[in-house]
Amino acid sequence: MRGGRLPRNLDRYAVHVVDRALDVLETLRDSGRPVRLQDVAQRLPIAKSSVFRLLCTLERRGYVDRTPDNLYRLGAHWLSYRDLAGKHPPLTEISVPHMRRLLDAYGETVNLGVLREGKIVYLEMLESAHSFRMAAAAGTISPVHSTALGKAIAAFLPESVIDATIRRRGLPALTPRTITSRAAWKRELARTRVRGYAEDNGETEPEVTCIGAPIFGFDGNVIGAISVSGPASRMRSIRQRVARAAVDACAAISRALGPASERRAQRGG
Amino acid sequence: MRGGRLPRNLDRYAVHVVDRALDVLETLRDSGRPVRLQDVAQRLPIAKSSVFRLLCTLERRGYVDRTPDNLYRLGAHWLSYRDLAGKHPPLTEISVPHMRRLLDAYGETVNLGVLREGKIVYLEMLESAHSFRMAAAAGTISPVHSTALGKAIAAFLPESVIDATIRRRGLPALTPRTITSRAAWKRELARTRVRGYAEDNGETEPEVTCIGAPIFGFDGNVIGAISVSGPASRMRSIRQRVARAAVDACAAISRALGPASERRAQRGG
DNA sequence: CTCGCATGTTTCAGTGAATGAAACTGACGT
DNA sequence: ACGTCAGTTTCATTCACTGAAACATGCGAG
Repeated sequence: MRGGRLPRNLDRYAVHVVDRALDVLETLRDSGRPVRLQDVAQRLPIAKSSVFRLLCTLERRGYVDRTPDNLYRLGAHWLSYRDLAGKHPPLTEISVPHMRRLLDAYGETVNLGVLREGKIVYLEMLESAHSFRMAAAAGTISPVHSTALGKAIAAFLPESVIDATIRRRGLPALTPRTITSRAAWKRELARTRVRGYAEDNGETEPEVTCIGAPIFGFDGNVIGAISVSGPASRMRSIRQRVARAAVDACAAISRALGPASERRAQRGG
Repeated sequence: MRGGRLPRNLDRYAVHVVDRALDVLETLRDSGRPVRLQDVAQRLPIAKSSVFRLLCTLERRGYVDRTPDNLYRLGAHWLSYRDLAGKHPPLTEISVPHMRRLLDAYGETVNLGVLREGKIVYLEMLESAHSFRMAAAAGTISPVHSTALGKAIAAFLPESVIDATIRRRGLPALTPRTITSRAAWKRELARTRVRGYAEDNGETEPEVTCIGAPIFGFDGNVIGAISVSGPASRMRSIRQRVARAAVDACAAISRALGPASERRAQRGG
């Protein structure tokens, strides 16, 4: 490796305004429809005039569009990122039908994720219809060590890769239940390997339970995982069935990815 | 319309840091491959430590990824914008083959654009192989009044829409040759209507000539345009042939777009 | 027609935060 | 072991971001 040591505090160097600008963009993205300046200001802890300036900046660069009646939405400049944002890798296409079946059967949010740069990236996310549900956009990042997706993947990764990942990202506590000791985490991975699926019992977010199962590529290496997540209260009773169903779904996906796939399905870590 | 009057100076309110952050993102995007912090700093007039902070901020939000050996590239969070960025409207799909034919025939950059919020948005862009060429990313924004794309579209738009656009965007001078008088611009549109294609003779960028032709939707309304652009020196000799070829290509696209239709023709008005 | 309200625009002065330079830390090659 | 290189961290300066409040404008009520 080149250069100095890796950073300690990522947050230490965050630039305030840029963070806010991203908040504005994500607000527009999540609104779905054009919104008024004031709506944005209201949803974020930012003064109206500041939102105004941020929107001006983003509009000038084409990242934001303004309609004639002063409604804002994401602009055309996003097109220039389509090669990165628009790619639907075969993994996603193959997985979605299976994910939908899981969602229909249990009514809880279903996620598809892969490992990238030592973190879990959500590629797809089918949301539960429950008003109290896990929800996030595709592209969201989560840590490996606390999530069911992460454990499902890590459990079937070579020891060396796991060690490198931990060395790089550590085992930060996200909730009181997060596993923070290296030994305990290794034991958790062993348990996961044995039963074939992973659990996250409020280790990433309090009161949220996830069940995750691994997806294997044509060469037998783990390339991703699917998880079902919901409030602990609802998940408790269906945990066993969900686990079995998730494992079955992932097995089916792995089979579908099969020997035919010449392509490297996804980038691993 | 609600709210106060429209803004005078868009630039007046630009937030410096946000602009820089966007510069960094676009640098990563345009690099194509992972790059070092220092490379980014070198390409932009920003100090190394500032680039570092911006990259930290963007990384924390998932918009930037860092490889284990400290190379930066765009991150997974772009996935969350795929619904906006990934859309390939039928217009693009149908147009690209025709555009490629133009590129092959004349060797100059071919653009596809539409009108959105009073500005020209580039949907697709096939780049000339010449080292001296027009080049920009899809999603780029340009003004209507100076570009061949803009004129080709505006010429076939209802007068009221044109007026509204000018009222909204004005006729700012981009080069000494830009048409800045409303009357002159109207005459230019009339000329465009008569001959069926538009020209931009260094009105957007000095020494750059563009030839643009309109694309009509199934209902006969103009929905976009294609242009061929290159240095004035090379364009001079092929202008006539390019114009004819562009008009033919657009006619073919218009036909392919819709069942109905004899489009409102070259000589109409 | 006038008034009042809602919304976006602009100004302003304080201050918090972004800035570049330079010192520092490790890693790697020699 | 040392020199070099690239990323990290610190720091004092000052710039520009900040929120509040005033302003402009459009709309609807009365």
